[in-house]
Amino acid sequence: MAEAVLKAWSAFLGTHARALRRVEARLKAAGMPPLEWYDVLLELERAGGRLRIGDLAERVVVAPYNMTRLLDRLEADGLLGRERLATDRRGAFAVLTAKGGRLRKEMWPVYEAAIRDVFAPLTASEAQTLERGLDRVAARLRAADRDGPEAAAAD
Amino acid sequence: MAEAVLKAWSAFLGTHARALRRVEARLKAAGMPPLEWYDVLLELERAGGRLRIGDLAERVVVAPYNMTRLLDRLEADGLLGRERLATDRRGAFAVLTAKGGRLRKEMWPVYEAAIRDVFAPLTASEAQTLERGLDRVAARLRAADRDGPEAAAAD
DNA sequence: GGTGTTTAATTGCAAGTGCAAATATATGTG
DNA sequence: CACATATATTTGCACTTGCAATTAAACACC
Repeated sequence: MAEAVLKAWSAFLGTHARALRRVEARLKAAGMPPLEWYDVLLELERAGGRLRIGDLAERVVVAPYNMTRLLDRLEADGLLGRERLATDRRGAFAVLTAKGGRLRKEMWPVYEAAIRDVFAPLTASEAQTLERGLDRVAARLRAADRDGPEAAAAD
Repeated sequence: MAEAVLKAWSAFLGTHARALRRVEARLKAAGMPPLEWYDVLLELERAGGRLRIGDLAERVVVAPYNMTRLLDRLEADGLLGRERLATDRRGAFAVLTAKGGRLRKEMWPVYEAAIRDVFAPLTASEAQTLERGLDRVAARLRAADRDGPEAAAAD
């Protein structure tokens, strides 16, 4: 377990667990809902306020059946609504409400401060390397998910 | 959301979710238990086969009450045992069994292949930067956890 | 030596998650 | 058109997690 990739993986996992734990704690301490809610609200906002449930699930990286239930909770809080679409009535949009937009804005300062605090030990250049490298990894994983998971193991 | 730290954070979260999902899928496809089991077994092995339950929880980054239940499952599978200690009978050791050691060894090749596959897009130098940076972050978080969580928000 | 405080581990219960099946609708083919 | 097949979302059920409370043993100190 001496090699760079393996050590990087181990640091990746360990740091993620600790970092998430702290960020969630900060949000909770500020009386805010979990991080996941923020992600959903943000993705909706980015998409202009409405997004197919499946797309949302893919972007937030949550299994579709869990997205259903996550949306149930947000909807119960009035942060978003659902709209069945007319053209294909199997599908539905999640639609951001004004309240949802407001909550997202309220959460951001707390979230941002937590991120900056947690990642404070990184230099700007490290942060950039991290971003680029991990984005490349994620892009490949996303592609593999699309082309069928088997194709991924291939090359 | 243009700044390096924030983009790095976002890549960090997104990549973690996708990467973990794939690694877990690979383990399951090979008929192996979840990643978490591996971590427990590995930490025990590293510690020479026995570790206080609280220490184990800290190393694996799991809340103590969840460690209790995680150990219940591993114990039910014969992968480890518990030993109440004589000097302080509140505390207990988790003790690796031969079967536990064997399982860990069996899991490793599958796990390693998955890691290498997922992190394949990283150059060695990126991997090293990642490892160093994230380890520094984790070290600070660990320290803050020890010194009481309030101290962390301080500086 | 008894009383109050701290610590390690566990547990009850409510909430969240994974998996496999169900529902409802669309699409393709003979 | 009828029928098998595919897609988007949801649901039932078992398992896992988070939180607050519990148990059990040590310490502290008067």
